[in-house]
Amino acid sequence: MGWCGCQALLSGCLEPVLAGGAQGTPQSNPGGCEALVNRLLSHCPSQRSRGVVLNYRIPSSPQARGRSGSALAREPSATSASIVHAEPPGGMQQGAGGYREAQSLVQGDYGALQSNGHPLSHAHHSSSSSTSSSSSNSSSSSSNSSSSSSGRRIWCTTPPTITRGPGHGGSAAAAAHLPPSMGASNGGLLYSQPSFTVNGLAGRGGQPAGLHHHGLRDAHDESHHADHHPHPHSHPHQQPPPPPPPQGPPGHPGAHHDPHSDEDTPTSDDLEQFAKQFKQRRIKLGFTQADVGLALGTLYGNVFSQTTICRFEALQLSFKNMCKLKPLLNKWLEEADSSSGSPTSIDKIAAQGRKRKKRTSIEVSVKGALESHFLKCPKPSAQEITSLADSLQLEKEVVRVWFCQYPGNGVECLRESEDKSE
DNA sequence: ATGCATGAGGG
DNA sequence: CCTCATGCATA
Repeated sequence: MGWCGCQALLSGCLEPVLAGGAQGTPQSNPGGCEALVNRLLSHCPSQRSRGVVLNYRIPSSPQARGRSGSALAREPSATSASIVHAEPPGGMQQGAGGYREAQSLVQGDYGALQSNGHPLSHAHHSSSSSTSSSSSNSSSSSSNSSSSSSGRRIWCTTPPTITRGPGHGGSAAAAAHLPPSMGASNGGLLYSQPSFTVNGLAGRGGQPAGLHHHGLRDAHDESHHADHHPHPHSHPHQQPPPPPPPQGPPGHPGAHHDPHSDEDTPTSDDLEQFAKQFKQRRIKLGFTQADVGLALGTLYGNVFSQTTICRFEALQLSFKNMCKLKPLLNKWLEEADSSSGSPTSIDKIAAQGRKRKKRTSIEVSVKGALESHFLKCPKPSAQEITSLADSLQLEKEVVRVWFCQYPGNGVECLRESEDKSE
C-alpha cells in the first residue's frame, strides 16, 4: 500500500548489458530481479537537506511495482539519519501496513509552505489528520467504499487553501486558470474545431493543430518556490486568490468541509474523490485516457497525454498539478456527460513525432549504487554527479535526472497507485 | 501503469 | 543548474 512509489520503483529489468548507457533494449530479463525501492519521505524541496530518509521496500514480486498488494514489505523506518519529520499520522496511521508514505509532504509543502520544506510542513500535516482525518480515514473509507481502495492518500488531506495566505495560492493557479467559458461553447477558444464533441472526436481530422500545452506551464510558475510563508502577505507573483477555502484547517472547529467541493480549491480529499469519480465516468462513457487528453486539447488547448491522465487518476501528480488539471477534467466530464448521447467516435490523434533518446535502463546494481549515494547525498553537486556518473558508467545527464526525479528529491507525486477496480 | 527524458522557468 | 510538469517509450 502505500508507498508512493512513483518513481522509485525499479522496474526491474535490467539488462545485462546496458551498462553503458543504455540504449539497449529493454527487455531483458523479465522476471529477474526486481527490486523496488521506495523512497519516502522527506525532502525538502528546495534544499539539500541531508536529513532525508529513505525507505526502501522490496517487494518480491516482479510486478509488484505499483501495486498495493505488498504493503508490508519493509518498514518505513528510515534508517538513515534523522528523520526529518514526523510522520503524518494521517497517512500512515493507517496502520495496516504500518507503512507510510513519504509523500505526504507534498501536499503539505504546497499547502503550508510550498516549496521549502520547513519543519512546519511536517508538523502541520500531522495535525491535519485529525480533522481531515475524519475525512481521511473515515472518509476515505467511506468514500472508497465502492472500490475498496485502500485509499490512503498520500497527500495528507490537508486543505491546501487554508494554510496559505491570501496571496498565495498554489491552487489558485488552477482556478484562475480555467477558461472563462469553456471551450465548448466558445468556439473561439483555441484551436478547437468548429464542432467538436467532447472527446475531440469531432475534430478529428486534426489534431489540435499545433497546439501545445503551454498554458499550464504558467500556471505552475506561481509556485513561488522560494519563499513562502504562510503569512498572509502578498507576494509579488501571486495569482488571484482562490475562492474561499472550502475546508478549514485541520483541527479547527471552523473547518467544515464539503465532501466534494469540486469547484475551487480542492482538498486532497476532494481530489481523490474527483479522480475516482472521473475515472469511473470516463470508463463508462467509453473513453480512454488518451481520448481525454486529446479532448482537453480540443476544448482548452492543452493537450495532455495518456500518461498525464493516468497519473491524475492515480493521484500521482503533485498536489498543485492535480489542482490545475482538475477543473479541466471536470469540464470535460460535464461535456462528456451531456453529450454522451451523441455518437462519439473515438478517434485517435496522436501525433507526436519527436524523437527522443532511447530510454536508459538502469541496472539494478547501478540503481543500488545510486540509491546509496542518495542516502548520503540527496542533492549532489554537478561535480559529484559527474564523478558518480563516471564511476557508474552512466551519462551525467542520466544521473542528474535520476537524482532529480528520485522521489523525494524532486517532484513528488501525491500517492501511489492502488487498486484499480476497473 | 511507470521509467526515464525533455524543456520551460526561475535563480 | 535546479525544480517541475509533462510525455514518449516501454514493461
